[in-house]
Amino acid sequence: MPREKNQEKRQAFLRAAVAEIAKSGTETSTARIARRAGLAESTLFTYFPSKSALLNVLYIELKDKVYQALNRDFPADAGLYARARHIWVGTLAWGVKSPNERKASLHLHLSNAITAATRAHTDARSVEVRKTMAELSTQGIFRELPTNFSATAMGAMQDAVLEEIARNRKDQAVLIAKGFEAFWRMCL
Amino acid sequence: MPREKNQEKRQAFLRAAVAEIAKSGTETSTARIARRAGLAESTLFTYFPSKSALLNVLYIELKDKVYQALNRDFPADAGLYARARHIWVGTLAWGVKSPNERKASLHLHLSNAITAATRAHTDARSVEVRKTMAELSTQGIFRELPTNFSATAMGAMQDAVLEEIARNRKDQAVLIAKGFEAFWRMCL
Amino acid sequence: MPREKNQEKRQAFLRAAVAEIAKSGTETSTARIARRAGLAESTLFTYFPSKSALLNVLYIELKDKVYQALNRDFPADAGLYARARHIWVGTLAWGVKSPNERKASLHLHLSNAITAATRAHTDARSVEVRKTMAELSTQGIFRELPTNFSATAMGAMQDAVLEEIARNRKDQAVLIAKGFEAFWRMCL
Amino acid sequence: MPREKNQEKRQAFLRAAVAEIAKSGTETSTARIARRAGLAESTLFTYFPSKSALLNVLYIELKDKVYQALNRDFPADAGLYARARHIWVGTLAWGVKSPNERKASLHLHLSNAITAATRAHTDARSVEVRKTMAELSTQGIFRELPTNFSATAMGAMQDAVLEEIARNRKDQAVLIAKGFEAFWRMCL
DNA sequence: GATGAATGAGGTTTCATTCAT
DNA sequence: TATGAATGAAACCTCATTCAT
Repeated sequence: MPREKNQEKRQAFLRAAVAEIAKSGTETSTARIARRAGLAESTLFTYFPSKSALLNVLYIELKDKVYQALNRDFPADAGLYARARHIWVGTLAWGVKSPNERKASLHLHLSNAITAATRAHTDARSVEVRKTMAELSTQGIFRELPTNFSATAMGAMQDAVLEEIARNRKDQAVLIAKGFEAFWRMCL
Repeated sequence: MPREKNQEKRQAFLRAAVAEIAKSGTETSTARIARRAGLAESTLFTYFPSKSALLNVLYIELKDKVYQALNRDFPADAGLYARARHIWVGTLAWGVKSPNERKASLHLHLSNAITAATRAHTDARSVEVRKTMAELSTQGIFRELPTNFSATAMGAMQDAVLEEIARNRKDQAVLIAKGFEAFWRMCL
Repeated sequence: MPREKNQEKRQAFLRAAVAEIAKSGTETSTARIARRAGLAESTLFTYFPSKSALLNVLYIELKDKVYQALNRDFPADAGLYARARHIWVGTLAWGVKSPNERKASLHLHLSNAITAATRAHTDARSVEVRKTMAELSTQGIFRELPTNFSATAMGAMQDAVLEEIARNRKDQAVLIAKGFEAFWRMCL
Repeated sequence: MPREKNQEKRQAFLRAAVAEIAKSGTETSTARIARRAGLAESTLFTYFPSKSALLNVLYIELKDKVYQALNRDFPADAGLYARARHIWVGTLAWGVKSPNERKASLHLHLSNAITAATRAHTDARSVEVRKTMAELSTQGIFRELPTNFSATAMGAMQDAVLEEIARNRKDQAVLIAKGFEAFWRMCL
């Protein structure tokens, strides 16, 4: 099984897809993805049975990368504030470092090509994170809102921070810190 | 006066476009839009010179509807809390009543087909709203964050509320009220 | 029968067709012809049963105008030189005065839309001219070439003169005169 | 080496285009060209990026073929009569042998799809011919007419000869020879 | 008689995918 | 395995023509 070589080209397609989807959305063509990957369009279909499959694989890989990073040094025994802050900082660090991956991830999230199975798969990687978010839901105003609300709100606030960072490159660390303070204020 | 009929079909295309774009994004085809409108595809082009023109017209009509509702009874002389709450409640009322229009609006907002002129046009309708959001930016933690942050954050929080409402149809009024409380907490 | 009014609009369509065909060829659209005529596209079809019919009518009218002008003061009793020169000068005068009509006429001549019947009709108007051309065919080198050759050659030479005039607006009279001298040289 | 097959299909498209354009002009559809070539319409676009590109390539190939034939045994050191006769005979030989190519070439020459760059390219191939035609312009009656006139007149006269040949298949050689005599008479 | 509205047919081009090599 | 070649389906859009008013 010549896995090694395979993986290189496979990754080339995935990397190219990230760049193209970030630029033009999921409706970008397989031709453009292959061209950017420096490979033939038909070769794409030896690694992925269809464009839709490529999209789903990519979605999973992108989500996995974030959750692996968050899980690696997750302070499972620390207090709620520390754990929430870990999630906040880790997610934003990824968003700042890999703006294209984040953009592509958002495009994929909205795409009809992403199946329910794919969405479910991603949930499996986010156990620790979800546990913390559930705990957040018992705090302050969140007690009176549905369980998922805290997670949704945090994601939304992170989007706001990233949008600001994209617009205003300086003081990323400050924006991230102040943003978390604003978020945490809701939990008190 | 063939105006009446004219407008009817035109509206049929716009309504069909809302539904299709909400379902499949702006890359949906003119064929599908026309089919849903119950008219021939070529007829679409007697009402709109191009698909792009249809998208821009639709974007303006959707945005206008929201801002007209917000402006109609805007409490311009009331305190900041009242004005912010007006915007929060008004926007969410529209989002709840017209989920497809909101989804379509979000898709359109991201589309490359929407021109700068179209975006500028909608800015003109949102003067009062933008004034209030600017004032919010001078409050609490927002003082230490960029000017646009309060508006971005409010939009993000509203997304969270609407997502919750979509998942859990009951108690919309409560969700909206509690959601604003959570948001306002950030401003103190 | 409200002929008068009819004729006005009919002529408007024909005039517009001349201009559009001169500019863009016979594949120009009925929409563009009608727009230039200042009338509705569908009105065109109350005057002509089809686009093809319009083209054929126009071809006949254009050819008739030339031959009527040539026939009006045709020096039927003069010598061959005078008659040939009359044809030469008359045709070129029209070509110079009505460049669009000439261009349209050339486009129509090549079009598959022009029927054999239409082409035959035109022949009927050109009796005098053809008689003179036949006589030319008995002169000099033409004697050893097919009967039609003299006419074809004259048309070709006129095209050359008109092309020159189009390129070089001055000295039209000289170009026309010298051109005929060149042509006549062949007949000696 | 998949070149062989490549070129075959490419030539099939070009040959089909010649036939269709000769019959119906440059407004013929890519569907008809492909059908005549015995290939799928979409395949056409793997050989030519657009219909316009196909037209330009075809124009260049047709013109090149003529000029290459003329240049191959061009009697550059012979007298003016011999050189003019070489051009006359060579051009007509091609016109007689390839009537469709000639018709297509004429259609292409008038088409708006042919770019200035394409026209410039063909000028480069016609240096020897243009030099001879310029010299012709200093002879006889041509001295008193614009520089381009001799070339335009020769082209026009050749049209006349070819029209005759098309009508009357016999005695091509005689028609060509006598036709040149008629033309040459103008130069004396 | 004149027209706005409507449309089926057809235009060029792009796309995801298959297949032979 | 990797790919050039091929293609049916579908994209957006234009056109000549019909029809109700």
